[in-house]
Amino acid sequence: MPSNKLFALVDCNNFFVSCERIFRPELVGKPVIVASSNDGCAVARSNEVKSLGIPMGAPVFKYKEIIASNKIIIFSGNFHLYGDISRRLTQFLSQQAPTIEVYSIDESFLDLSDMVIPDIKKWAENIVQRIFREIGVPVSIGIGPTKTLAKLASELAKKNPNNSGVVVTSAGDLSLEQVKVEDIWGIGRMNAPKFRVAGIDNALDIANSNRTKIRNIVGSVMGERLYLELSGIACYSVGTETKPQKVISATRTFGHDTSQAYIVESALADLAARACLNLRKDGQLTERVSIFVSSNRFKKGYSKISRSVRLDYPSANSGQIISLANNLFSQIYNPKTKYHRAGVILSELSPENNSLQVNLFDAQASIKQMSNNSLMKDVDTINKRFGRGKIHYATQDNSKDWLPRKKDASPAYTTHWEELPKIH
DNA sequence: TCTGGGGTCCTAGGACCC
DNA sequence: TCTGGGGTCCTAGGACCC
Repeated sequence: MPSNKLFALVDCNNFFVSCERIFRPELVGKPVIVASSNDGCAVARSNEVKSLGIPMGAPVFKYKEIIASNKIIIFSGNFHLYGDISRRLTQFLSQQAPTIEVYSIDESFLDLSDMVIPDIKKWAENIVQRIFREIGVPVSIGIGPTKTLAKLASELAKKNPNNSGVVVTSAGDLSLEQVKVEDIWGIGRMNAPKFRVAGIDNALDIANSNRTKIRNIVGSVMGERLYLELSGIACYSVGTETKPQKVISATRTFGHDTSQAYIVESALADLAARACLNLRKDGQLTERVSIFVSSNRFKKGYSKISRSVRLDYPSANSGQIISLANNLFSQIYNPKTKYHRAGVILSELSPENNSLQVNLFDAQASIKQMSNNSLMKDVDTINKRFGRGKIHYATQDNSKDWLPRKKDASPAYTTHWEELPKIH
């Protein structure tokens, strides 16, 4: 049964690289990489870099020679900048369709089902051009009767530079033969070989197979949905409302390994404060605090240890959560371990405005909680005005030795006037 | 010497209850 | 010697995403 739905996926091309190029237009056409924290991995690559065979997530140090001989430019990730550009794009897209779902920092789904658009391809091409003109980043748009087909269409749009950045697809479209199983949304590293063994090589093969077979290959109901979506039957809709997050975490690989407890404590304090800030921004409270610490997973004797604790009442108080995090660490600290990475994970979240009734029988705790929350609001206001981290907890200051390395950061173009390029 | 960070959903299996 | 069965809740781990 054909679906009468229509979805668009707007997907930025090489998003982080494109963001850097807005402010450094001379880098268009040159090979550019944006690196992860610690300048460890390539998390975004320009087309020039892709065609040199450097894969997504490649450890930068392993490609030193190719990088040098091709004069590849490397940026340390400037994720605030990318978030800012992303928000501008979201704002623009919200004006183009009644229903939009921000799927990730560089992708949004639009529900076009109820719109009257005479020429869908022309309409999308116009959007591609306007985004490039008004925001400065190149995008591809895929359109189809299900989200999965729209997603595959956007892949096809990116692959072929002749199609003006837009591909419109439908179920049974022969071009789906070009999308190999490992490139399909929802099929990952573990499942792709299973499809190959079963003689299923591309998206069209899946649509021509059957529900049970695909379900069995994937091993869960996700397989069934994949089959249906590729056959043109929509299982997913465009989720408009931003659902509250279920988990909020902050994790980091250290700039240098360490066995010193006070350095790890400082890192955990900073990560806890970071997670708590995001928790408050999301308007939520947590009831479970977990930490983990680990050695280098690429070295012999790798170990990762975690501990967690349940709170007596929901909280978003940085001071309280920092001290809980460090308390958990003291239970597992081993002076012989070379710590390489740490993280703080907040779970069992609830909206802050639901929480007061929790302490009906413990008035004292309620009052303390309320005064803590208002303290945190003041801290956030001051930090927002005078710069992140202006007010912080003493433990965060014990050491900065764990901070990730960031060799090639670009300036904060969109948040600091003084870092904008000089205009002559 | 150097390998990211932040999420979601699904399933199996154990604990517990009646 | 014989030793139920079904439901629910919770958690850990796997797989996937960008």
